[in-house]
Amino acid sequence: MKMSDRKKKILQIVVDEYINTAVPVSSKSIAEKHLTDVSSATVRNELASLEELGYLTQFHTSGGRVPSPQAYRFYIEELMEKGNLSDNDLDYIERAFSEKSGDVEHLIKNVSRVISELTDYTSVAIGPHTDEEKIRNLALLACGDGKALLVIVTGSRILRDSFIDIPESMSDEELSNASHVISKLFEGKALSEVKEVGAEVLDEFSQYRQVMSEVIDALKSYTRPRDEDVVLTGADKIFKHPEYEDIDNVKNFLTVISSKDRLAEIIGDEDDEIQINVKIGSTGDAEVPDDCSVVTATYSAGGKNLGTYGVIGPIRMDYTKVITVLENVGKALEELVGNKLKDKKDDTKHE
Amino acid sequence: MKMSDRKKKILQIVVDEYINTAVPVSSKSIAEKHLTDVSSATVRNELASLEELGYLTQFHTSGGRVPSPQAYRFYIEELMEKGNLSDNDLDYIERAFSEKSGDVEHLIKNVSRVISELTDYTSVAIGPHTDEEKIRNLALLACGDGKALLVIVTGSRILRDSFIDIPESMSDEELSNASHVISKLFEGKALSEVKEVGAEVLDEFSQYRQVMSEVIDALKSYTRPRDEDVVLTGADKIFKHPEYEDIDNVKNFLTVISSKDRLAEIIGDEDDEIQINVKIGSTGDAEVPDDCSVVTATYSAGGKNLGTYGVIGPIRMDYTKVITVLENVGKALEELVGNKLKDKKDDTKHE
DNA sequence: TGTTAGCACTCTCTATGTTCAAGTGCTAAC
DNA sequence: GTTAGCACTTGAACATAGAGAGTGCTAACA
Repeated sequence: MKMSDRKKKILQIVVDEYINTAVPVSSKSIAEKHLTDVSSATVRNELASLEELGYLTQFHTSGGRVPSPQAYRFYIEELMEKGNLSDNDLDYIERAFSEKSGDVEHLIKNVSRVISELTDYTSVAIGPHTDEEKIRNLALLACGDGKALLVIVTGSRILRDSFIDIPESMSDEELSNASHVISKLFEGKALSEVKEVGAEVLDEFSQYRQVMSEVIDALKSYTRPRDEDVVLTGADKIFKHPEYEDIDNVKNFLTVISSKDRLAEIIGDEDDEIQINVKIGSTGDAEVPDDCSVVTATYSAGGKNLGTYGVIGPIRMDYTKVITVLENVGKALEELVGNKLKDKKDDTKHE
Repeated sequence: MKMSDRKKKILQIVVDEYINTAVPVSSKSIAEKHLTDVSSATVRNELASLEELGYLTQFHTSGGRVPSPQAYRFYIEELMEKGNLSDNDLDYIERAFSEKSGDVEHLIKNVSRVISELTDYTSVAIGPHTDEEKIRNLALLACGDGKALLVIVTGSRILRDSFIDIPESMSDEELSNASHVISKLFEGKALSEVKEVGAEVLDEFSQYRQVMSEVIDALKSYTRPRDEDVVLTGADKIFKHPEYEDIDNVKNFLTVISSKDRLAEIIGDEDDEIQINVKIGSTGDAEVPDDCSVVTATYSAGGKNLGTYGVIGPIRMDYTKVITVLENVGKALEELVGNKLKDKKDDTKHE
């Protein structure tokens, strides 16, 4: 059976209406409010056919129709109309990003907060993959007790740190020296390149062999996100949506968001090529729970990955609003970081 | 009216029974199961009198009695019997703390996880107050762009970091020098002492005046906890308890735990002298929601504050179990950190 | 004076039945 | 292909009745 234009139109009406009202849509309301040139009986026939095609379901015979996950996917692909943000919302974004941004961690939190506030959904964010980040600076700080703190600063000011073991006999001076040597060695290298540091380098710096190998191990572990890299904002926003009057849905939701690992999997495993990614219900490949949708955007500016941001909420999500917000925040972010990059270039020129 | 021994006994039975079953307790069940030498009518009289004293309430006339917050407080003060952990639980604690502990952040997470697992409640933890921590090491790392990363390592390996502005003209060498000078200056000082660094010191190091003052500002901000210092574990554990079949309770709970600031206030504002602290329902002074209890313990070892740990859950909480777990975890922690301190002393001796 | 048996009373919970409105599917006519 | 009309299904809302649980009160008892 083919999807006639009228079928598409009706499907769009059903999805729009259901997203707005959370009430199953009846043939009568469609015929009266949106398709005044045909009768409800005609709509009824079309609805029955859309149901057969898998786009609609009903809870019970006299309950009106509700879109299936398949319908939402179709809606996003073909039916959805691009929205615009209100002036209020645009202002809000501008103001949020006008302050001195500070480091990336603050930026991530800020972006996540803005997205949650504007969409009224729970926002999840994860910082950029650190694989390709270039090491800008590296230091070893003595902590006593045979331990040292390894601190790394990378290009986009991502900071990672961890404790490593050092020989107890090593003095503060020696550590400081080692720190300098190792820093010089890795400066400008990407984290992913560290893996390829061979034994010959270790030999070359035989004096610091043990420390060096500890450092390399630590650097290697930096490729996967830490708990702290996953930011969750506005968990209580779910109560703004009627599906979470049902305790089972809340249970499900809270269980998912209470594990940062799971969150990272849900929003982190996408292709970097895709700008906006929508996962609706259980898609087989994803870990998204049956009754949830996740919409994420991966931002980048000046060739630099800036992390993945998105919302998690009920399948009946206001996709238009969410996607519009994500796009606008993306633009603002690009501008912000873009300007910063430009400033920097100017600085270089002046030197 | 005085509290006779029998009243106390009956109150204890009611609280114990209600904690275990979550079902209002009837005079009949008390007389049959626990006080076989008197009739249910007698118990009924006592219950009525306990209700008049404010210890018991009933949802409706034929619903049995339920302890009031006042009853729980009295129970904890006077009636509760100390419990013992099962061998399983003790094993669990031992295993959890046997691994190489790494830094304090990991330790906090670990402790929080153990507490949540053993009690089946949501655990909240907050790291030690950093005020009195002595600065062990301090470094400034260039990030380019007129920014530098300030990293602090303190005595118990608490790590703090933040970005500060530096003069654009400052070279890496100069920064490195400044870093050394400032590090030497503050080494061994407590964070709280930094506040008292006067202008004369700034003048003395006039060369690094701007950087120094930025560093001091940053250090001053370290006294209040960051979001990352508040650890929440096992939020989904609440669904193990029947009070959270009620959506309103869940709403309340989720709203509280979704703000780290509020959590920090709830568990962080207690007197350091008190080892175990119980807040039941709204006590006026506390921000604990009406229908929640918070039990916390502040740990320390070798004179060192190790942070505050606890659980948040329904008022009908298994206080015996929770307090027993907190005490045992405290002991294990003390042993762990105590041994570490001892090792360190031994090392010093060998030198 | 404290304890007890007995009983009326209150309240919840469950099952049951009834009615109402909403929405559909189907059929026959256009 | 479209439509009007109608029978059918279902859930929601409401009233009713009976069972069960637990209490408070009273009067009798030790």
